[in-house]
Amino acid sequence: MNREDRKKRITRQRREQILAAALQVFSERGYDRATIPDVAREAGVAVGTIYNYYPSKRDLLVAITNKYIIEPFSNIARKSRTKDDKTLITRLMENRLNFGLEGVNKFLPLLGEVQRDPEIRRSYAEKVVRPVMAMMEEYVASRVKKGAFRDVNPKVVTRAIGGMVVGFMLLYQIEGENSPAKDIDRQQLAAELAGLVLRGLQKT
Amino acid sequence: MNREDRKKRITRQRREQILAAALQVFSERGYDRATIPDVAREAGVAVGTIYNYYPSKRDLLVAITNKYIIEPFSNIARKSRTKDDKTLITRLMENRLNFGLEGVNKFLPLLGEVQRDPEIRRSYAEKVVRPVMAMMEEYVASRVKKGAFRDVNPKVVTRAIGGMVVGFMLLYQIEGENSPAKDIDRQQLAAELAGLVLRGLQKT
Amino acid sequence: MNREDRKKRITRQRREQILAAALQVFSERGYDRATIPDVAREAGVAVGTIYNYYPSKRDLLVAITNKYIIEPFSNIARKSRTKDDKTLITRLMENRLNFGLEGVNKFLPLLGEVQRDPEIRRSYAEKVVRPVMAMMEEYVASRVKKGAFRDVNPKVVTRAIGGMVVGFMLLYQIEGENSPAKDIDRQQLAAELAGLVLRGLQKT
Amino acid sequence: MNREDRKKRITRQRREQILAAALQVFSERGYDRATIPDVAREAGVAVGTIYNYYPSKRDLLVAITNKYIIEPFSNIARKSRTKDDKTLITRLMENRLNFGLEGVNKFLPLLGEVQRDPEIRRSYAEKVVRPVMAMMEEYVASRVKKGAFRDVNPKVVTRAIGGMVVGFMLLYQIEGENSPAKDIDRQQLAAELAGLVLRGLQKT
DNA sequence: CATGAATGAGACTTCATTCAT
DNA sequence: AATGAATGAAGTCTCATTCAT
Repeated sequence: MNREDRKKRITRQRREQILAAALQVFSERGYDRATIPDVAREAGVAVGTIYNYYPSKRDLLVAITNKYIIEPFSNIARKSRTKDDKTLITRLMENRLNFGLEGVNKFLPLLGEVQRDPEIRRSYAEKVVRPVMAMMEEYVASRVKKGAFRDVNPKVVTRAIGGMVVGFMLLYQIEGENSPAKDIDRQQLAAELAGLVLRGLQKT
Repeated sequence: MNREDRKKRITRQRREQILAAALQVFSERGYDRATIPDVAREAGVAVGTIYNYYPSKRDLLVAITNKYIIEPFSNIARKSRTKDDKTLITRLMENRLNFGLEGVNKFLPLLGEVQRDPEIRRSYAEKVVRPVMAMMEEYVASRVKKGAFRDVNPKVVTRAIGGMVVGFMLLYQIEGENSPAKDIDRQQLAAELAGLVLRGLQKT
Repeated sequence: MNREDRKKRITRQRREQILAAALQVFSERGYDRATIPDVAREAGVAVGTIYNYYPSKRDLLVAITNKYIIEPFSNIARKSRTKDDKTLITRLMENRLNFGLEGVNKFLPLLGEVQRDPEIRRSYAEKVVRPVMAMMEEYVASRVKKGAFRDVNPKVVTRAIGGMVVGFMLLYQIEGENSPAKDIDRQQLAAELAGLVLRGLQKT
Repeated sequence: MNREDRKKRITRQRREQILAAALQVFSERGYDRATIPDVAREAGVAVGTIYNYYPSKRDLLVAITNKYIIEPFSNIARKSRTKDDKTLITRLMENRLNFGLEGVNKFLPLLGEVQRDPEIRRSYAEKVVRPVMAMMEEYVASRVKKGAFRDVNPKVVTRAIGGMVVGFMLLYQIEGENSPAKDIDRQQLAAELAGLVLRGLQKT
């Protein structure tokens, strides 16, 4: 039915509108300090309306985590192959940095809350960290086997590299306006990080 | 006076006892969800007693940041020199990992709160991040000049390395019991990370 | 819109209902000893509801002062003229006594609080005491000029007369059940006070 | 014993020192907002010391009322006679105004608290208001009988006159710096008030 | 479905009072 | 007798959630 469809569409839009507002407000003020009236104001709807779409404040957090943190990673595994190491890693860095340095203000502030809720945390660990790590581990291991990389511990270097990207963004966030990364071209940053990692891994 | 001295000592102990309890509780439940009665229970004192030592909940957070996060770093600059690169960096990694992987449960959860309070954040950026980064930058730059390291951008690789350590701990925290780092010797971890960084930096 | 109007009306009623309850409770127990739960109980609403209408306890006091003390006086200046002195002053006494002896239980207990809050106090001095005094001064001065009253200091006798009315009510309040004024007709009281003042002022 | 005596004296001094501090602090901040630590600071003693002399905060209020409000009036009855009306009333006004306008800052703020405590209030009504009123009533009645005063109702005019003095001070307190009474000689004030009352009472 | 006033549990904080030193 | 740290009851205020319109 056309009528039904329109309704569905409007409903979906409302859900997104509210979720985006919640992401914004939760990031700015932190989950606990953010209030539902805040979210309602940001979304331009009434308080009660929010509860028509999400049964509780926590559900907003869960939905945010799913939509903005977990989902974007779920298809990262189905990505580029067949490139040489340098291209691959540089692209990856670029991709992640672009995503992260833009969104760092929005997502990093939420990490704390995500950690604190055991269920969300587990979901995050299982659906994001584990598969990404597994994919990278597998890649590193294969390169080691082929003799392209040194005989490193794939589990460890994988976490070191992943950590480097996350930690770099974290420092960027902490240093704020004073971060030297503010003045450097994104591609150049990616190249520098990729070079560091690549040479760190490659056989001499 | 002996009497006076004893009093002073007891007072100092109480302050520490309360601060330790607050660190514990804030880490477990997050600053916002932690309640003063929680802290009081943990410290084994009455609610009112806390307010005899710290005028507000926020003051507890400030005091924690100063004592447990900022102070420990203030004398990190006065540290090991005169070692060769490998020893130096390995030691540094070992040191930081030991500190971090132990305390990760306590300090990482606080990072979010620290970020949210503009005053604490500035203090942290100025007193911890900036001097540590400056020290490392200087070191990297000098090694580059001497031709021992490649011609990297010291500001960037410094933040990459610092970020790697922090991010590694973050992932460790997220993966919890499932972290592969749980089963690996601390020294070996440090060696692996140091190797990655060192080879990433060194001229081939 | 009819809907909107009804809402507005209900909202206004609620505000008044809460304010009346606050006046009652503040008078009975004094501002500091009165609790918001007390006011809520008296108003028949929940504690939180009060804060939907008045952002703080002090705002309740300010609103009470404005509505019940300052406003009633703001149009007292636009009052009876063209009467002979005796009628005028007797009427005035009657009016004030009627107002005061009824409401003395409610308003006098608040005077202390009003005095204690510098902002409210200033507002009260400027909007009530000053204009009333000015009006009376002008009246007395004109009668003196016309030779109807003795050559008194208008500023002083004005305050003496005003003070007499207030002080009379204060004593009435202090003596409580034992006050002899309890058994005397209101008009007679007014006549007695008016006579005292009038003869005190008139040329012999 | 000399030792005992000295002790007694010191003890009495301490009691007074604490009471004076309490009067000061209670007047400034109001009974409810004043804290025992405030009083202790003002008195220059420790909190605990106060409780060695007065078993509770309320006892301080009772003691203040007795010492500074009730006692001063208890011997007012044993006062001047044998003067002519004008001298008598002018003296009385002068006396009360001197007492009141000086101490108005200290005692008026306490009236509210005094009213609120039923026991103190009764004590005040019985020991101050009633005897003073009785004395004045008797005086007025006798002058009426003698034909010196008009045929007024002694109970009423007595309260009017007493109220005038109290109310005059109250207005003085409310107007603060702006009070015109600030710039007028105390004797002149007394004369003006006395004249008003006297002529109000006397037969023409 | 949208609205937003009402609700009340729960948080931070104050301070009168106690008591060991 | 003096001290002041410890105590916890009680007060103000916030805000997630409900529900009548």
